[in-house]
Amino acid sequence: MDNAQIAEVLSEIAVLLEIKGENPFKGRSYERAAEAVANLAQGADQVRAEKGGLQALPGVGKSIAKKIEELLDTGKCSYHQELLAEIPATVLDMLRLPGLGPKKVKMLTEREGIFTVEQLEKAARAGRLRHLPGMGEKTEQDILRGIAHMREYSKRTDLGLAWEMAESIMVQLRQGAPVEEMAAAGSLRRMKETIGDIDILVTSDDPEAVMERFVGLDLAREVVARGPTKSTIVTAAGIQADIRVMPPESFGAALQYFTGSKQHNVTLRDFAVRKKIKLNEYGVFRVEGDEDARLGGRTEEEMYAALGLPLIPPELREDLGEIEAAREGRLPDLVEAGDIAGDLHVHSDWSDGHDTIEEMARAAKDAGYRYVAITDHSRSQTVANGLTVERLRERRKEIEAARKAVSGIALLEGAEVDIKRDGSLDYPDEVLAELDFVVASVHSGWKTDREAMTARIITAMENPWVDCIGHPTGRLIGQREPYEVDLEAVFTAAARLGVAMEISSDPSRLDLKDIHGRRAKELGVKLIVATDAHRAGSLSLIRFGVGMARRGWLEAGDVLNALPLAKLRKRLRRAGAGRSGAKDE
DNA sequence: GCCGTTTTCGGCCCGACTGTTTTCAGTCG
Repeated sequence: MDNAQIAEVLSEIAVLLEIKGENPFKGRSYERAAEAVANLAQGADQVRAEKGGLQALPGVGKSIAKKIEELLDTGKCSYHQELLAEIPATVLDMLRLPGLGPKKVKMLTEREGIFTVEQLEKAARAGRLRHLPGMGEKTEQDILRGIAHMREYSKRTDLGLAWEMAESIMVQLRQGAPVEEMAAAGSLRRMKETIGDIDILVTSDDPEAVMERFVGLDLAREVVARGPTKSTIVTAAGIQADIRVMPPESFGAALQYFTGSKQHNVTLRDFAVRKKIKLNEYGVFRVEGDEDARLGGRTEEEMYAALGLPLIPPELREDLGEIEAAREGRLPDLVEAGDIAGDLHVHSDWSDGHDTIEEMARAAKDAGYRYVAITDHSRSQTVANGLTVERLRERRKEIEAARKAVSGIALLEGAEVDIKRDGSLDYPDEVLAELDFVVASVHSGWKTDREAMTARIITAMENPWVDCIGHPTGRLIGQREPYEVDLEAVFTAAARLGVAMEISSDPSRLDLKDIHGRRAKELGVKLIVATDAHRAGSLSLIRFGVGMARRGWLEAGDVLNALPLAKLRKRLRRAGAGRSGAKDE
């Protein structure tokens, strides 16, 4: 049973306990444990074996550790089963509807015998809910709208789409309303791989005008709520967007508060309480009798400074040790977009890219890069117009022409080479040796079992001309699960062999993801942040890969393509292969 | 159920909004 499945069970237990009306802190404990497991880079079984038990995890005590062990050993948890015998799993779907929490759901099951979303929909349509305590006609309408929305957009939005939407909203707000400071908060600011909704914070001396403009935006398909300082819309793409207008002296406090994550804020407040300090969205205060003394709130720095902490970058705010690190002065100096010196994974129209080599080179130069590697597909990728050895060598002439045409940027001759089922590569070694840079990727045989896939990738890495493994888990967010692979073994081999791991910046990939990047670093692996761009305009996607790298606590020194070209060349795997002509041990 | 630079017992983040009420519970972020 993998971490995601374990976390799912723990999280369900938490919700079931809430519906049962148990001690709310008990439910929270399960929720916290679920997050701890979900955020592990290693398998829970490995943690059990290596760290002397699961209680090593934060928020996991004796009781929850036993339940996780039961899940690992039997694939089931008897406590979970018992709870589900009392409360059917279909009830949990109702809880996902906005406006319905554990209390109301409990009442619906007990008083009306409603156990499914379908039954709930029927009851709402028939007007049978309005007589219940705390409910009315409006509640019925909200429930029906919520059900319709849930059916249409069950998934979270990918980071790229949400980013575009937020930019668009902010540009239009600036044009049509007296906006002073403005920022997107929430999971978007933390660069999470998927986004639930967009949170925008604004300061203005005319909040009413800002609200008016916001709910009147062309892309607002529905106005969910409209208040004097807070409103919510659903945009044309089905993404919910919230706006809040704050007084300037509270902007930093609100930004901190609404950036989250929820768990980061809970832990931060807990830390604050011990210091007799209170945080809320209006500021930070010293608790003194009846009158609290205000310590700040205009900037986020003031919020953290009042606790004696340096500013914690948004991407780290997941309650994964960042508060402790801040306290001890060991926050990482995170890699920034400006550190990236070149893109090492882009395609041209020689394979399945849209633009010519020269166009890609110019775009890379305009992006401020000092080098770019053209990595077209290898011959097995016939659907992607992969290059035969002959065409690969022919392409060299065009690369040389582009080098002459575009000055001020180094053009590396590269390839994205398929890793075949047996772990061999799609070009012979002597061809690979002619290139400046090789990224090796799995593009076929997804269903291979874990052991075989792990061996396949490690075999590929043993080829001395492989510099980097591309999108190492093969996932497509919301579309395709990652293939089964033992990343721990892959990273260990990569560290030993000196092969880099890619962090693909494409919002549909983001592969490696945050926690895996962090684990790779811990095991001594270097990363390459690249876009896999298939057109010039996609070079800007690098911001998402950098976001993922930052979420993985990576510094510029962990990222090979933050190096200037001469140093990069020395650090690439092939530098060693070229000298010794032999494989590493 | 978890946890301890106030604690092995007694706490566990905090405020706004909504819809329903007529002083507030539930939900949300």
